[in-house]
Amino acid sequence: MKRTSYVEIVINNKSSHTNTTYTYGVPDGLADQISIGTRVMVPFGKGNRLIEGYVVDDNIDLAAPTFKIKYIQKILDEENLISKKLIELCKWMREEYLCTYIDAVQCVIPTGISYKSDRKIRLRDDYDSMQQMNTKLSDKQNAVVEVLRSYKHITESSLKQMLSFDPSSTIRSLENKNMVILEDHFKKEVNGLTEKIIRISENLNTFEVMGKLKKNAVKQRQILNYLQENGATQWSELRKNLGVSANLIDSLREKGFIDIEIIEKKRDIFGKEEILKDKIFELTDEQNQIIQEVIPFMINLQYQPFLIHGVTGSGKTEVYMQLIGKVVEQSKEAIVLVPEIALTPQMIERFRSRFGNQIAVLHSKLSLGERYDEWNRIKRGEVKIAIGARSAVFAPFDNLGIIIVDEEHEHTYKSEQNPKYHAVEVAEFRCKQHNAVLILGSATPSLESYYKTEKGLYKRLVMETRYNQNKLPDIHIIDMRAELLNGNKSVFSESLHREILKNLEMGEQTILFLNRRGYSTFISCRSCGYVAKCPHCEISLTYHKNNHFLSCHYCGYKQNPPETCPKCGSKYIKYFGTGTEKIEKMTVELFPNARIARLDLDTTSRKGSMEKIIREIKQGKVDILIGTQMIAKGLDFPNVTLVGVIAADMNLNLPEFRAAERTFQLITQVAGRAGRGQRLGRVIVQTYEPEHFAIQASQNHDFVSFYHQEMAMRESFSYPPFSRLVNIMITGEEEADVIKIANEYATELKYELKGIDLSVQDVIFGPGPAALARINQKYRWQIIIKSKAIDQKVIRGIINTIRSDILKKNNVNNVNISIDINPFNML
DNA sequence: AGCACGCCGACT
DNA sequence: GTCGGCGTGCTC
Repeated sequence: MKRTSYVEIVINNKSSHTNTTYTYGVPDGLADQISIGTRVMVPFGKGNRLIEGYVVDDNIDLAAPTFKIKYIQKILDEENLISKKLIELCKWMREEYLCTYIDAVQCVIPTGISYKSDRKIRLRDDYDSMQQMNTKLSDKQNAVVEVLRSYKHITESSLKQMLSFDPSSTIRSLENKNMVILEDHFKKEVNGLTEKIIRISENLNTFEVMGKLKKNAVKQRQILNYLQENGATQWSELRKNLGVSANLIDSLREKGFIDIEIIEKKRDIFGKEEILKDKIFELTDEQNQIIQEVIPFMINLQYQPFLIHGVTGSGKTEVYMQLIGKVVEQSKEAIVLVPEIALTPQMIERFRSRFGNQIAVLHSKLSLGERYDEWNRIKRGEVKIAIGARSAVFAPFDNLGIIIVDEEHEHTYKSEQNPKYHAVEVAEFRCKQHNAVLILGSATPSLESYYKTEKGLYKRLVMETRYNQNKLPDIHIIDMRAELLNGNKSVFSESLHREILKNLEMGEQTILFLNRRGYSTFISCRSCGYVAKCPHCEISLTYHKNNHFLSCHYCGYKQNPPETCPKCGSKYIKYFGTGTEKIEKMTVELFPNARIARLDLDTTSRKGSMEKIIREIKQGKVDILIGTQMIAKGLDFPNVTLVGVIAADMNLNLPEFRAAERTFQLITQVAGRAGRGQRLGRVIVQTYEPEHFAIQASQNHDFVSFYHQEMAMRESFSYPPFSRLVNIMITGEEEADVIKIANEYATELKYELKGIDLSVQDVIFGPGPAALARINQKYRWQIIIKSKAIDQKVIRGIINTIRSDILKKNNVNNVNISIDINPFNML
């Protein structure tokens, strides 16, 4: 006799209490269609309501179940939604990042395909006769019945919208009285785009049919005639040309005159724009060497990470493309990650012109439907290459040959939402699974990656020469303290001013970089010291002159600037600090004949505005471009010969251990925008701390010297890569609750870690208020664990257990505990 | 997250 | 008695 088989299922709801797997029975008829990665509907909870679930283990041995077995009700997709390897990845992420199962699963499927329950409700047909026996109803019940009287069917969610109270308990009481009927109904946000194709039924004698049709059936005749003449026709076309309604089509089908076929359509994310054929460049010796170094690993199907340390403009992209070419030749697949797709339109363009429609593009600017289509093209094997931002690392390929991470040091690869994964770590895991090659590329590698090359975990490949033997730009460091002593109070040093003038004369372009948008960074009262702060956050407000308002860059809050001090009533409100908007205004005043553009979040919020500005720069319609870090990455303007860094030390003194690294990276990246064409570029770096090693090293383009100095600092303070950090953030609107939970958590942590004798090498900081103590109405307390233990698993286990214990014990809905493993942002 | 169950006060 | 509000505990 056949034995029932059992599977483990993850339930799709967000509760931390259901962050586990549940054992379900597989009905005999479905056994061969259900395996790891299948998406199913299962009855769940006391009411046995249907809910979506994902099979994560199969062939479970259940000798003597201690609970009542329920059975899978339905399979949701024709093909397994998730591959076995990606389910493995989800399990790894859950342990690595301490996230829930379902958060991990959501990463590997497209957004919007989940089925959410939205039941339909209607009154019983014999409601009125029943009602006479059951006379009295409460006000709420009456309100619900009123609505149901005017609508035959209504979904739970629309009912909720129409009432001023939450009707769920009322619906339940009416159901218990047998007065309403509930029908299961599920909806999802995204569906494949479809089109109906209409054709005359096979073997239909049109002539005969026409005779049988009634005289007044004019429209029906028209349709049949049209189909007779034109053959199978799309419904949209038929409707447009004949102006016919859907009812008519339905009745013709019921009579058996026509057939309707539904085909899937793809949303076209590129429109009709032409793809120019890319020319394949002659490789330099350096590029060739690198490719020859990597290829053997691809051929031998051997997992190996590489770090390509290549100066800006050394032609890394060409290396990527050639390697991908090889992978595709082997009929394997490739993933390319870029920091932020909107900032790298030029790179996407190059990939498209080289590989054409073999590419799928995944990024956040696409609509849900477009993303769904691109995901499906990958899943079905219609494309071989996926290019995109962080989340593209989950592209559902089965046969990966290579993952490339461009600008691997970028912080955008670290997710700030749950699960707080790092795309490079995920890429490592996937490459190991597939015996694939991992390529990390950067001009300024992260310390962690470079450290791994020193340790032999990654192979290091170096590219030192720029294209056409272009030299790296000359970098001049200007001591702004000296400028001040010489009586120059302007934000432009004398030499920057002079060089800009020179560039204007020569007709060459200039970029001015300041990593802060807005006009003034804070406003303050001179008589009492009041500073305008966001009412929801512990942040000072930035003044935006163009729109004349103060705005909070953390929560988006906006208000008008006060005329007088709200605290003491004085008129002496002063505006301090400088943002890109102010730099723009000063540039206009200083260089009245120059054509000036600004590129930051404020000028690029509208769709297409960024592309427009970039086009104008390329066409030489802009002399001076002012921008935030948006301009630092990937942009290639050959006529830019001068870059001015207005305030290089702006982020140097943030309370963050990566501050120096970020500063070095940013200066180097921005400097790389200069001199990409024939002429030598110049960079002027203004700073109040010219002696800082991060700034000194950037002057000589000397990553290695920066690396050694920074590593010495990291080692003496035991910062990564010499330790591993965990940031536990406790947030909530009630400060007292937040503090209470934070204290409880820290006490437990200290006790437990001591218990396993890790206290010697592990240090717990806090609990205490975070550097940004309040954001969006929420108080923020944190605990930081700095650990040198080689095996982090025990520590993570403890962190996780304590969290679930605390959540269970306190039953807190108003306090959130968020755990960030290897955090990038600890403010 | 849902949902049931149990307890309690308010209201017929 | 019955409704509904709220806290508690469970979900294969």
